[in-house]
Amino acid sequence: MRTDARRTARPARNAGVTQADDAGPSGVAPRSRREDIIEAAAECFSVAGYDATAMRDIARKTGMLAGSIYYHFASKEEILIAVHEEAVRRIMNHVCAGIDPSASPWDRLLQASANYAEVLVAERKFAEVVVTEFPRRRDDALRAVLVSHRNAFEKVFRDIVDDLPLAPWVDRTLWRLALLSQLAWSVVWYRSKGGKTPAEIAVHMVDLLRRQTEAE
Amino acid sequence: MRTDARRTARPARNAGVTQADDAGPSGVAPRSRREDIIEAAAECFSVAGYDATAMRDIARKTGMLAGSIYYHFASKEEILIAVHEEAVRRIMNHVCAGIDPSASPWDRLLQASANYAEVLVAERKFAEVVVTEFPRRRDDALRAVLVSHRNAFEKVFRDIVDDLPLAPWVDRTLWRLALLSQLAWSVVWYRSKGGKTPAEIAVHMVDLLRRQTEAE
Amino acid sequence: MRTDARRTARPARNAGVTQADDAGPSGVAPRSRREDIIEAAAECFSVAGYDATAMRDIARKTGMLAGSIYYHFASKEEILIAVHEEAVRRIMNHVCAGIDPSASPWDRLLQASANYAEVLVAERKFAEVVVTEFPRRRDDALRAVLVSHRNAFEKVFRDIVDDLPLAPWVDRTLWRLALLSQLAWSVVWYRSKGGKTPAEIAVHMVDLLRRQTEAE
Amino acid sequence: MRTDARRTARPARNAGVTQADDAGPSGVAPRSRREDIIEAAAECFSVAGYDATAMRDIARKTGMLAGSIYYHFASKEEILIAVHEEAVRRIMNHVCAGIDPSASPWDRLLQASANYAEVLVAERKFAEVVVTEFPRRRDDALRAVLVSHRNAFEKVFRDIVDDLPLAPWVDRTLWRLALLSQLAWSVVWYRSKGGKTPAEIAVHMVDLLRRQTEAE
DNA sequence: CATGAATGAGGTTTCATTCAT
DNA sequence: GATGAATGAAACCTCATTCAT
Repeated sequence: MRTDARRTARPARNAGVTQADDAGPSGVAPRSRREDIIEAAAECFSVAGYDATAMRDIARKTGMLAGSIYYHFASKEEILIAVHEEAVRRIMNHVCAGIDPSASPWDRLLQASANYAEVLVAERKFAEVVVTEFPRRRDDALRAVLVSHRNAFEKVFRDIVDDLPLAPWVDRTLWRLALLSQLAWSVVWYRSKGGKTPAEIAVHMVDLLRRQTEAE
Repeated sequence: MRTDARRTARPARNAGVTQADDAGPSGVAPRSRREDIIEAAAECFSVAGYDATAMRDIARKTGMLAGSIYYHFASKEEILIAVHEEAVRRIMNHVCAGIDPSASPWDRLLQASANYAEVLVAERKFAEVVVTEFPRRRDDALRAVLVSHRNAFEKVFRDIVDDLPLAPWVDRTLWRLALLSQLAWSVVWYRSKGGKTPAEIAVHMVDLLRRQTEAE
Repeated sequence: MRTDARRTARPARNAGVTQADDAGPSGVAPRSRREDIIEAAAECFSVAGYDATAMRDIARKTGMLAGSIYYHFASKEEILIAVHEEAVRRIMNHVCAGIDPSASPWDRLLQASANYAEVLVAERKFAEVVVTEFPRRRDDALRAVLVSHRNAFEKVFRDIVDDLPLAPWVDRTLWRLALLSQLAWSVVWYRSKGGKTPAEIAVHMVDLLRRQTEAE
Repeated sequence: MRTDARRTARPARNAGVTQADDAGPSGVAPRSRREDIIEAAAECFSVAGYDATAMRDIARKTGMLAGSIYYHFASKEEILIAVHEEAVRRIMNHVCAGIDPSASPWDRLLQASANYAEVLVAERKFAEVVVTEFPRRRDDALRAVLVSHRNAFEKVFRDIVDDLPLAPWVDRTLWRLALLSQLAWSVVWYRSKGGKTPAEIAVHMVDLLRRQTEAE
């Protein structure tokens, strides 16, 4: 039979790993614990996958114990959701940056694609979660949440592609998927392979699809 | 993160060895228990992923108990290896079927690509394992085994691509990867979407890359 | 079973000490935080049981956080003690109210029983804790505290029963237990069942026992 | 990142606690593991309560590890259900034993009550679970199961009470509850108190209720 | 007084694996 | 070949408790 009285007075020691980054006057916002956890989880998920990542792994990376994470997140799944959300946010931010709304559709697409390729590499940790964890999750409720995140992102490209002067026979959904697939795949396979920057690869890929399908 | 150090370098038992099913005079090969397990595992892996698949899941699908599997396989990992091997074998068989060695490189590529797209859909269970499980496995010993399977498959395309009359500036490795990526991606996303058959999509994709990079 | 050995004999702090609420001139006693907690805990304990109640549950009901409770109570167990004490106090207050010390023993018993039945229903939250939590606690130190509370209450009935003119063969302890058991049980089972008020049921039950055992 | 290969060849040692009771020719059926677990759980639940009982407690009592229990039961709650079912079965068996269907209703009630009081004491471990765990469980699905067990038992008494020649004003449901409450309570409180056997107490209680309410 | 954050023990459960039968 | 039973490590999660602010 158990008693629940706590036994020993445990001093709340911050066990060595002082996450000291109280930015000070430099202006860099001190990352909250929640953000620390999301960052650590993204890294774990991208390296080992969601299933193979233990709460302890995430905790260790943030200098806490597994149980402590539950103060910030209700479950492991909620962390996945948060990571996925953050990933989409980062990708979107980067993709949309510096796009001139008054530019031609093709120029906007080129810019967005280059941005996308760049962020896929720059934020590979987060990007891989979106690319590789999402398709596997079968739980309906979870899936609905992830899809809702993803829709925000896809809309950016859908809007641009809808504006493109493509030949009438082109299935724009498939066309968009083909482009995004190629770009996304580069995250998984691209390992500083070859001399091209992500942006250059992106331009290349858009070009490929453009010549074929542009309306005359 | 759980350390992945393989304790014993297990040589990929049976790797490359074709499990000769003694079909007998009837002609119809009675599937051995081993093959049943591989089939069941492929399905589980493709639906839930390797990590989320329990031995019990595989066992249930074959009508046995979890413990019984160990008569046929030494470990769960060996099942993954066997599934991966079988997947590559099936893909290869289909990809190479009906290719005329004396045809032009472009024709051979078209044929191989169409075959590839088809088998990715026809054998989705196995194909998904190759496409989605392989990149995640970080364990060196295991990875080496999977890579060795995959090399056999990639050689088919490498050989053809090497024969293609491409412009001198083209990185053939990247070119090949771009093609295979697009095709592979279709497994994950293709859900009888649009009216095109897998083969038609493949022809389309090859065409795209061809016009751009063919030597004059 | 979790061993229940109390590490430190904690004297039941405040046991018996009436927490004088300084009502001030307004006359309406503002319920102190301590009383809020006791009230909330009683409700939780009665609904889910002591073991299944988390500090957080109690805290939420009072609009604080779990940690804040520890300013008012040293441990969860101390809350149980306080709830139990308060429960017995409320029951006693009600049971003794309006009993004429100069009335006949039977009349006093009837009055006390009716009062008891009433308070069991009126203060069900507290009553259930006494009725259902007490018998389960095996820890000796804790049990001693709870028993000491309870003795005060039992004395009321013991005194009355001792005055009753019962036949000499009657075991007065058993007789009292039978009566109290029936009454207490009604808390657990009584759900506005039937048309009788708690007081009517009490009268009925006393009557049953009376006819049988009254000395001639 | 985890690997799941098991490290050490663990000999399946039965760790000292050999539950050797292979009855042999004596004819005593060797209790199955499932029955062992139910027995052990009943004891734990009756002593500490369901919530305060850890799977490890039950396991230790049967000489296994906590995880091993899950081969026999899917969850802790299923154990509670099984214990409750077994408890009701034992009680019913004892209550119904030796009742002459052709006897008068009052005789049948006397017999059943005496049997009931006896089994409550003889099988206190199981009886306490029914008496004290049942009323607390709020989960609807679980509650429905427990109620269904209990109904079988209550029917025995309901049938007898329905046959009794009681005064027309008597609420038979309440009457039955009063009797059963008194009897059940004796399990919790009865500690070889006084010189009466359980059966004698039961007869006494029935008698009390009888004189009052019997139709003339 | 209260909060926010953390601790660490321990809870239930899962699961790859073993092995006698 | 297969089963039944068990193991034990490790997973996710809960919770009483502490303490600086």
